[in-house]
Amino acid sequence: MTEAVSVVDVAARAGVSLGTVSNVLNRPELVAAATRDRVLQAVAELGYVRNEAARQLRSGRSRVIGLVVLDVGNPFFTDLAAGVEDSAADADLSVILCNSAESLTRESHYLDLLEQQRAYGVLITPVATKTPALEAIRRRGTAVVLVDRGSSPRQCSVSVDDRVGGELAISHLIACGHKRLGFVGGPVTLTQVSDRLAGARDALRLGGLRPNALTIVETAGLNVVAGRQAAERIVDMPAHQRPSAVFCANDLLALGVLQEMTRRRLLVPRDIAIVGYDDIEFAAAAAVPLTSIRQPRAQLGRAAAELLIEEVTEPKLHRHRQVVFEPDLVARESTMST
Amino acid sequence: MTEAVSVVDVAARAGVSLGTVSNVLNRPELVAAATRDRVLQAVAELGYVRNEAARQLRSGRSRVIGLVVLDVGNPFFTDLAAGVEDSAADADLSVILCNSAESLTRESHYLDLLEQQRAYGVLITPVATKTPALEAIRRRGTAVVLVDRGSSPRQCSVSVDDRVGGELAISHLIACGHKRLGFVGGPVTLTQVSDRLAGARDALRLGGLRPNALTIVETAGLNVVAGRQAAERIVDMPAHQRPSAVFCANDLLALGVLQEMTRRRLLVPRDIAIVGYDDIEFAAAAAVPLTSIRQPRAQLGRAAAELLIEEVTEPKLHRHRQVVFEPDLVARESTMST
DNA sequence: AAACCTCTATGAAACCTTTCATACGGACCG
DNA sequence: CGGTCCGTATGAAAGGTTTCATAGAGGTTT
Repeated sequence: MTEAVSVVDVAARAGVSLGTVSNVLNRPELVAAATRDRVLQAVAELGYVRNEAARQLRSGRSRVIGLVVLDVGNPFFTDLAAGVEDSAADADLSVILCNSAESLTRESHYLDLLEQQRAYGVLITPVATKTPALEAIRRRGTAVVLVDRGSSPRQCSVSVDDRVGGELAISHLIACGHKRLGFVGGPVTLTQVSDRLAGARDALRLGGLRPNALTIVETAGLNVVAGRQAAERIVDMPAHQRPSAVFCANDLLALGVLQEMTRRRLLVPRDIAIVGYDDIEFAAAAAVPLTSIRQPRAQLGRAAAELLIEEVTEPKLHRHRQVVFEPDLVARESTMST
Repeated sequence: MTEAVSVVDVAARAGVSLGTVSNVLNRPELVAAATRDRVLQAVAELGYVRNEAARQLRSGRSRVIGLVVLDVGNPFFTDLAAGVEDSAADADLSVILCNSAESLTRESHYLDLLEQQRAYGVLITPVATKTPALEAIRRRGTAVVLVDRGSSPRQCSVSVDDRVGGELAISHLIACGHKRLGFVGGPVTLTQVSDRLAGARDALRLGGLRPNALTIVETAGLNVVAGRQAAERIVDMPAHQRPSAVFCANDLLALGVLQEMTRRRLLVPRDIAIVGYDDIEFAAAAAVPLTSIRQPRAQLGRAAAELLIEEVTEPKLHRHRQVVFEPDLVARESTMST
């Protein structure tokens, strides 16, 4: 329990002024080699650890990026986070991962926190389209990049074209011969959900099906439990109306649906085909390997971090950009009537 | 891009001194109601946001707990994190989640970071038994609680009895009639791994089997890919020597093993039975629902946070404690020859 | 020999809070 | 009416860092 070693102590030990110690730490090229060594030795002997709070107070901004995601339990977001960390580390920044758990309250709580910490910037997959808390933090000068979500040109964003993803999913099911389709997802306030649904409708039109060929099963969240509940509702529908294939707004939902279907003794894909979204690692390992829409997750994270860093380091030159990636369909057994 | 609003600006606007503003924010009961309202209004009008760096500089410690885990992609740790956040929120603390990814380098990088931030305390599942970086941070006065890992009485820890867990797994397999067993896990430097293995050996003895009835397949990590590789090695063993049941040190490994076995057209559990560890949500949703050892994950997280908070707030009274939870076996199809 | 550089090192100021001893009125007590 | 006490507000100090204008030493140029 040694007490607080500061630059002053180090300076005293090395027989220099505190300004010199600071120079050794931050711009070593300004200091003569001999002095530098003496200071470094003093640092080591005393076990000096720089105080980030003071440093940050002085410089105005911290070196920590806030990443606010909808669900840390979802591997999609942890893979995304890995990408963010990659790029952040290159710029000597750290990442703090915040889980909004799809709750507006938690989201704005974390935004407050990040603003109080004077975060370097914020990467966020927002819970709602219009978030007053998010607007406020931006207005007061914190850089924000939207992740997994398109935006107006007045703001940076990184996303995957969810509409195309939805279209891919439903086109694939139509190509497999399905005529009665279902969409499982929600809440529709999440743009990811509504865009995927919009894409699904596009595909319906292109495939020459009527809009009511798509039954919509709205869920309260995007997790395994919500998927199970949705599956119950589907199974309980009268047979002639029940879809023969469902497209789920993410893989966790799809896994939930699959689980419940299996429990109810329905065979996938014979009785019902399933397409998921995100292609998380577990999708391939499921009871019936899941057909899914793959997104370039880590790349998404890297791109987001890079946009943010550019916005902060070159505030004059920076032009807001909307980076959009394209998703792919990965076909597996859950839609293949082998 | 409003520039830096500080207490001074708020004070000026409200026509009071900066000390009063601080009091309104921290001990409102000391301030007359009328003054308080005036200050709060000024705060709102100017969009004042407290500067945590300055606050922390003054108070010496930040209000952020560092949680360093082996793998954020592993649902075990995200569930644990949820428990930590629970208890932290009650004490008005925040949690920053750091992913060591089983790398000593990354681990010590994060420890440096947390120490520089003067973190409230650190909760960590360390990569190795003896971590110099961890010793150093502790010595310099940061409270540390080991998570998912027992410890000497000189330090707080929260863990689940991995030895008992290993014993449960192997006893179950023996009870199912298996005589040639396998253990998949690694690196053995992780105490979780070596303890589970030790428990497995205990069960062997209790079950009256010879030590060489257990084939050990060491892996480089605890993830799905490592599991697939381990499965390849098992499948390639001569049939009379190949175990008829394997116990995997965690569920990700087990899922990997299951995946590869299925790909190689081996049936689980007929050709080979599998027991996992952690009982993550995906275990039940796997191709063949996994028998697994369940740990009280969220509870583990809550207990860890509470020990830490106690250690920090009551440094005099505090006695280091080692909290140990008991695991359960959850039997599913992967070991049931229905 | 004076003037001028360059290379190093210095120390004070600034960043924003919180805290603490102190001051100021007004009310109450003797 | 003087003295006390209480409720409230004040302002200075402290906390550790970075930065910047400045000083000093030693060498080079004119």
